[in-house]
Amino acid sequence: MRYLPSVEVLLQRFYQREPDAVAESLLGKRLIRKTGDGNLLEGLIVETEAYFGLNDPASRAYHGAKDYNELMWEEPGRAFIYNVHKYWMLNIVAHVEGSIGAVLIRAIEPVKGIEIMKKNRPVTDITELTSGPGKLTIALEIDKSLNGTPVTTTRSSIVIANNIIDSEVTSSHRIGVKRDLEKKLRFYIKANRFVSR
DNA sequence: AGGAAGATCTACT
DNA sequence: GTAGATCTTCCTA
Repeated sequence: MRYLPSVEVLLQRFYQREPDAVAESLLGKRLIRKTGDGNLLEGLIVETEAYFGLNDPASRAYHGAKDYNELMWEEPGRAFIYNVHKYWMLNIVAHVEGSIGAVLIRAIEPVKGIEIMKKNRPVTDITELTSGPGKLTIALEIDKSLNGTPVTTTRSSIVIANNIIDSEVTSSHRIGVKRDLEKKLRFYIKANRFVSR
């Protein structure tokens, strides 16, 4: 994976596509987290999953709009954060105009602020640090208080920036989903050690 | 009040 | 590698 020297933020237009297209093209991109203490934490996205709206039984939007999921209907390019089994899941709202959807960030490869991430989530094996959706939010200090944060501006505390990827990408069915769609909606970088499984 | 959840950890074979 | 416990958060009643 190559690495761009300057921060080139992905704009809202990037997220204004079908969730599976966004999920696949987020691979290799830079996830930048500026903490309240002024620390800079960063990782490269290596695993994602796409979730749709009312036709997707695994989607948080499946049962219609509620207080906690309304962001999936709203403008693309914002963080959508919810809880599963005491862990926080980081999603980015992604859909075409007038539609519903989001992309779950499942794993990142840590590149900056690794010592702070280790303090947040003590592990002996570095591949255990951010190789799962609940793991990476602990390492990056992400919780519900950041729900709705735009990732499309450098002023945000969560930013996604462009990068060049030259690794092989592959797909599979989504993990942990009881009723999955026929389409393969999990995307990951093949042979990357930080992929969740 | 009760239950389910897009997960994780531990303790095994 | 796989089973079972976990003990949070937010839904539904």
